[in-house]
Amino acid sequence: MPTGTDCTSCPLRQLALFTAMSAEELAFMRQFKTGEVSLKKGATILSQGEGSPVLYTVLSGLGTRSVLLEDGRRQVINFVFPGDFLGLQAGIMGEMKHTVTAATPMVLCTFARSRVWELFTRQPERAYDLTWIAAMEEHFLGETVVTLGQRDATERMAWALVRIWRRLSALGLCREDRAVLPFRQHDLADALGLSLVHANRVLGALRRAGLAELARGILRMRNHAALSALAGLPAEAEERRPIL
Amino acid sequence: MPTGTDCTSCPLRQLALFTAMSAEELAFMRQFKTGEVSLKKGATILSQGEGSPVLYTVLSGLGTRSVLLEDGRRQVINFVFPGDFLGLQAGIMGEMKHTVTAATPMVLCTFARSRVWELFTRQPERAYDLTWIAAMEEHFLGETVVTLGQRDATERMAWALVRIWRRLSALGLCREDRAVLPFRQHDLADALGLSLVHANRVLGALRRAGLAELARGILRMRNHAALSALAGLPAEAEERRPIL
DNA sequence: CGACCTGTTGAACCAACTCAATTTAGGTGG
DNA sequence: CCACCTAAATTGAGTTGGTTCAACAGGTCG
Repeated sequence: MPTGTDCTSCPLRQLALFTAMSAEELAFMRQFKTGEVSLKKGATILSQGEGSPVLYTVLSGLGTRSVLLEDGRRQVINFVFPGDFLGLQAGIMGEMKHTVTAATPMVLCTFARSRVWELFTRQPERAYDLTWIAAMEEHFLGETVVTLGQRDATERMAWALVRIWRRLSALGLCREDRAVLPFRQHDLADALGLSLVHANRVLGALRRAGLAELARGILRMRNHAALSALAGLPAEAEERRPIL
Repeated sequence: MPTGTDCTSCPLRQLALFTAMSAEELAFMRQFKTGEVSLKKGATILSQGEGSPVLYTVLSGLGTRSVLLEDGRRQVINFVFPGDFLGLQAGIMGEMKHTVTAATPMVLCTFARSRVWELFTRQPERAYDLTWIAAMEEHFLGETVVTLGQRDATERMAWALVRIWRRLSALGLCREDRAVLPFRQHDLADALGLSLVHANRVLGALRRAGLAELARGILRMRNHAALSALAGLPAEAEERRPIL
């Protein structure tokens, strides 16, 4: 019997953001899950260039996926939220192409990589979910490419804040117009391909424009509609997604 | 019996770039395949915002995946080569988030979207391949994000040319140091987040530096090693990938 | 208290952009 | 075969969004 949360009573699964599972499906996941790990803020979960015998689903906490270049430049590929699946690259392709780091304390469910094939043979629904997850990640990365390639600094920042806000909101991690956000301006800058200095100036401009502000680890969303428009994002809800 | 190429004697499958299938697996694919379509240069294969009852594998020809913004800006997400699978987003998530366009005449194998689930229940190997493909696309898009976020115009162009060259090379579409390339400077610019004018200047600089040149639809790779170094790409061969 | 991390602001600089004009290469029809 | 037309490529000149360098302020922690 795995330690920690029982899949059957997993609080994440209750959220409307995630697709539901039948009782049998949950039973399978419960025996598929091998345990839980708790990580300190700043811990490395998966390392660029290495494989991993274990895959994860985030139960709580936030993190980053990033790539470190030879010369020290860093690109944050995207941010990691509860419900995200970690290690698909290592699980399927054998090696991680980026590093996953905890930005807060995190709790992760663990699965054995060696049993992934079992999903495909015994639980096609879960295999389908895995593909869904990969296709969805692909979509989000495509949106990121569009943002980095075509939008200016202000639009990029607006896009990042809205994407983060909507996700946190769907996870019930916002109170009124506030959310705790562990990411530093440095992280946002590295995610958006901006210098730290410029990211700071852009955030200042958004604050003065009454759109959003980020201070002392708290994000305040002042005008979600206007910020979304600036970001070029339609006003739609977060799409429902599978969770493993 | 499907029209056109029989999977058993598919010329693409012979290439070392693609993983092989057993005779039975090929037999399944043959009956899974519903036919072929030939497209003229410039044709739209899949449209942003729409679903598609049919999915494709590229048999021959090149194309682009791109996103068009409200204001006319365009981002080329990536380029499409023979062996690529098209429509996974529509197949899994119901709607394409980008447009796929033929840059040359193309021939595509077709599959019925309605039978994708069959893959998961009856051919777990193929389902695994699908996930592999999605994970690999995710990886490449991650690399694109890194390139757009952190690299300057010259490095970006070097990266694009090397990526394209290696792929064409693995497909046997290069002769000596040459390859036919249908993409316009405009396409490269849109893929790299550069203005057309600047893309042109950067290409001129690469040509004068004796690294690579692009003229009249022909790419000449003059110094692959130096260009790869500039692009920040290690000198490794194209990884083997599944093909459906 | 000092060290350090995060955030802020000013000033100078430069990579890349825009605007604009010109050349080259194909393609078409007379 | 040439005249014309259009798409693609090229080059120059001026502008700007974003960078770098540098200094400084506030908080937190050992």
